[in-house]
Amino acid sequence: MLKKGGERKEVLRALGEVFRAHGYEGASLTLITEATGLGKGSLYHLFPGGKEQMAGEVLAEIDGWFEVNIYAPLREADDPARAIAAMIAGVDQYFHSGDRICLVGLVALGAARDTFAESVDSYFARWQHALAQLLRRSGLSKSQAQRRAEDALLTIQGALVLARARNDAGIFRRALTELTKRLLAPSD
Amino acid sequence: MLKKGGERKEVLRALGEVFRAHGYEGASLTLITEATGLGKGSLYHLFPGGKEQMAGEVLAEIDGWFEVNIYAPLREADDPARAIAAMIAGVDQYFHSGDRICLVGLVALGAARDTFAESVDSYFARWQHALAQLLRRSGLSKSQAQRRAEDALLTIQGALVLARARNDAGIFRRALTELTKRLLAPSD
DNA sequence: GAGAGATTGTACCGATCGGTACAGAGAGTC
DNA sequence: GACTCTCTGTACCGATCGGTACAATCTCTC
Repeated sequence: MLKKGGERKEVLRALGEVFRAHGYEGASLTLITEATGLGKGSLYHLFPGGKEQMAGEVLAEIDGWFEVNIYAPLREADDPARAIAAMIAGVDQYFHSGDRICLVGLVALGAARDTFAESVDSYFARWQHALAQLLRRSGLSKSQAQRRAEDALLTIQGALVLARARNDAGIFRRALTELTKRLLAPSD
Repeated sequence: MLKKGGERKEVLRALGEVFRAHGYEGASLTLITEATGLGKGSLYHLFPGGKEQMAGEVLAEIDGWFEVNIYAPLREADDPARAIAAMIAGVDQYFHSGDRICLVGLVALGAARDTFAESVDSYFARWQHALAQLLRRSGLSKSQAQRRAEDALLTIQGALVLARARNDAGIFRRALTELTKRLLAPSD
């Protein structure tokens, strides 16, 4: 039955939801077998490295999604307004308008941070870089562009945290609207 | 030896750091005994409700600190610029300029969210309300004030997440500076 | 359909989990 | 110094943790 990639992706998706819901340490093997429908035998056959490999691959999968759907379009765009609107739309879609959490952020806050430090840093660094480059092309200075890109990332993370904390997805939507305006504002 | 309050505070402080470092589920009794220097006997004598009570009291302690040092000054202030500067300074101090995490945010993201939902919501709601009231007094409309207060909270949370993720406390400091400007900007 | 290799369920491992029981130490009172 | 009540160290509980071992099963190839 040689995993053709499609099945493994499906398992990774389920794994992602478990990690999102319970964190890295909270995602027990029992929860994982329930969420994936796979017994321990299959799980350790698929991921000989255990939980750490599972989480690592989930993070890589997320990274890949953002690379394709967010970073690359940002890099290739020539119309800043359209590119930013597309990024915001992509982010809104990915995070289910605030109902879904950012697993990368969650891992960053947890005790497992050090284990996945490189993935976590790279995820944000590449995002910031791609966005800053676009902003530069739109006429901002290098430092301005970097600062605004940083602001964008932190706004998204903060909005996800606050939306979750207050159980109000509207916070996320409002933050994205406001963020779009800030990103497109003239140099100050 | 009747805990005179002072000692319990000291224990709560240590507990807070354990929860911050390992999350609610990750903070094992072993870690807790090490961090507090208290055996299980003492721990369960002090907190018959176990881990849940410990975390609950830690959250209440944090809430109390913000009530006294952040919310109340905000409510009583008449000079918005000074009050906002004081709030930012207090936040910077509390979070050790970005080295320390927000336990309330961490709990909100984790599986224990539901257990402490009320504390978490109240912490942010009262902060937002106190800040929005101040902004109203400075001339902003009700919705403007609420929106800006929401932006402030989310910026702080996001900055903490991103600073941790990228291991760069500068992110937090820059965000606070920028936030001060945004809060004090004329109505837009 | 026999053989090979991939895949799986189940039993099991030692360690650790949160929590309880309780005897005894410690401190204050008379 | 005996009594009382607070406090604490230790042993122990059943459950669950992440992980391993392995025989049985499935699927494909020839």
